[in-house]
Amino acid sequence: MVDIREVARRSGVSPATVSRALNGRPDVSEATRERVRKTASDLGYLPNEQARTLVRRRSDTVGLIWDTSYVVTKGRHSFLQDLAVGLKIALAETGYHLMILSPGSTTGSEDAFVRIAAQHSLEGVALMAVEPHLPAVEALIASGRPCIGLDLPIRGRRASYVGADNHHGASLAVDHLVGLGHRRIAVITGPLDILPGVERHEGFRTQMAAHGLEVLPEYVVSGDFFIESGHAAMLTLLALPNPPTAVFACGDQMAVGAMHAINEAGLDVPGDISVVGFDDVEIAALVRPSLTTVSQDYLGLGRAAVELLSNLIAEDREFGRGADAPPSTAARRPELVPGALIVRDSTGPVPLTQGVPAIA
Amino acid sequence: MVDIREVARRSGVSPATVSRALNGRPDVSEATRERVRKTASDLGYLPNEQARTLVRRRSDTVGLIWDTSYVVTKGRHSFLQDLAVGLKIALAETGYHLMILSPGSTTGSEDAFVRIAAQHSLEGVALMAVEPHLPAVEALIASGRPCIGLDLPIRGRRASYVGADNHHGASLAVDHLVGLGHRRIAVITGPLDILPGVERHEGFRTQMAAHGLEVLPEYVVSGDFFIESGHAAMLTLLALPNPPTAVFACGDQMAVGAMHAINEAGLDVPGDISVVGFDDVEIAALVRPSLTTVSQDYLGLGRAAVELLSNLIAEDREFGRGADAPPSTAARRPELVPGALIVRDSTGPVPLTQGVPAIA
DNA sequence: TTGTATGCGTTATCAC
DNA sequence: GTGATAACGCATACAA
Repeated sequence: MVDIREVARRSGVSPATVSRALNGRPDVSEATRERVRKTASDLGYLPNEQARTLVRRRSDTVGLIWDTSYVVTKGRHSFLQDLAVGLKIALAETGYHLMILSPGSTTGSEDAFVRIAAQHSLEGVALMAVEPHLPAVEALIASGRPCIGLDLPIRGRRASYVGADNHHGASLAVDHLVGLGHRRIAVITGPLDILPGVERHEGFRTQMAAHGLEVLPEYVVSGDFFIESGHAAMLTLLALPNPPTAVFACGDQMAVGAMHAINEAGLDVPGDISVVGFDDVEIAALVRPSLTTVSQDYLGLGRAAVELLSNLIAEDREFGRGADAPPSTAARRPELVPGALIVRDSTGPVPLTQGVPAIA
Repeated sequence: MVDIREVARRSGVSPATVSRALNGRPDVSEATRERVRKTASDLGYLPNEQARTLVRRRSDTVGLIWDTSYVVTKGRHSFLQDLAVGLKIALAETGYHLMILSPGSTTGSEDAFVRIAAQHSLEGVALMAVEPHLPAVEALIASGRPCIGLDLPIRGRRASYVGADNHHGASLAVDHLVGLGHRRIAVITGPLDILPGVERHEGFRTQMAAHGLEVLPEYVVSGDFFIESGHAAMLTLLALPNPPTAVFACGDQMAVGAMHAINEAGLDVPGDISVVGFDDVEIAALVRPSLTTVSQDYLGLGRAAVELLSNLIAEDREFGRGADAPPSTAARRPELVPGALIVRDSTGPVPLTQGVPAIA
């Protein structure tokens, strides 16, 4: 490995000048800059990042904390994978490097994340699929290091989050169903202790109310975003004396499970019951009937996350991390990325035998 | 940030002793070790990784080169995402950190990967979804830095790869179909310029031959692993005067496309035609009928990759990277991870009407 | 068993 | 505009 001194020697200048020339500093003559550039490139000189980070006190690297333990217990989670890819792509566009952290055995300790971020001089940290009230997470946020939650509602002096606009997405689903003439609309919710679960449910109720429609208590069944819970929830709904004509499942997997249950009962989608999902993961377009759903713009989420994090990092550099530092301003407002309704084949007009005709 | 000197001062020893004590060196008394440990922990001391890497000349970090440009052009690719997760999990278990590289604008340059690996002192590099004959990739392999291809057939003095045992997997599919009585079996291949495409096709032919069965030329149709190509291929097969009674699609998406084509033709799966896929991605279990397929053990692939890479790194540390260094031995043999046949509902006994086109 | 001195490769400070 | 010189934070050879 050729180092900066070698380049200096071969260019007939000092290491300091080489550094200046290569880093585009103004205080160096164009002649020497060119000469240095040439010998550096001839020698294949590559500045060592560790050494640079050490002295510059910045690494151009952000970390990702992503708890994948759910893979073993519950199986894959497509949307999270999409989200990770979206983050990777956006980060690459911005020039940051991404370090996937392996807290390892120290996960339980309160300073696990703080420590690992400090040790690697990370300029910011993105978080996915972790419990926001974990002591290690709260300690990280309290440390003042720039943090961004992905679909994870964290807040702090230098922490914010991006997420799908779940309220808006749910309202799109409701509008679509109501527009098709449906009135008896049920919802299969996600877990009500995580943000997407809560917000999609809220959005559903709000928009139903906006249309002057009642949400019967027995039309609200909860699931856990995985397919089996959608199946089970739909069985519950089908057993009602007066089943719904449409179902809004707050996740695509649950929507697919619901469709299976409907088919197994000898009913047709969308002939008898319409189904709308949420997320637009890969399966949505592949099942038959293909699933009408609310898409999540995972590339947009990645971009929004990186932009927010960049701002937080900029503030961190400018004002420092001390308790006396002014808190973040604009960068602190969470960013909600809207999705779009993707109309496919799982939704249709309300059956004529039921309630209000679609076209009056 | 408290540094090693601070800890030394507060413990009444020299920085060297602190380093020795904290790194578990034998030549330090248990008494001082304990004392140093305590003050270090009290002060919340965290050794700086950049500084350590600089002086130890090892980073405990491996890089991942993963070309995600296909996301924009062709859409998501579930199996690659699974593979990435498998790698992450295995790496975490082994204590390595993972750095996702962003070659950025220099992607085209021949030394892009060599440079970035050197700059970040990466001990090894994993590669996914890149063209193995790209100059930048070949240069990286030639550099002697430990490399591991994921489903990517790379070889070199310190380079090897892991992949699914595609031959074996294909043979499982053939055995299954033959066992159900099928004789007229068609194949929808993947692209024949990448490894999984070639090997699954080869495995199919080999095992057909092992059963003494002929593979008609018109029963071999090629696709690109994406759903649309499976649909199109199946249309071609259905248009034959004598269509097959079973189809082996070399990827799950293509298998789903094929099932759609069959259904659209008014035929039944598996009543008229059986379909087997490959990969066992999420959709396989979710479509109806659920898809019989050959699973890929992505967690196993991740583990195998990390183990192989660890060995390559160990050899690299021991023998160095010079051209005179002895080449890797055991670690150099590619590791093929076997999958398993997952029997679901898309396969069944050959129809009694076999010999004539099955028209329901 | 412990301390001293040196170096890892770079950038920043301050002279000139 | 350029060159010494001193950090950055740590580990290690050598001396004690």
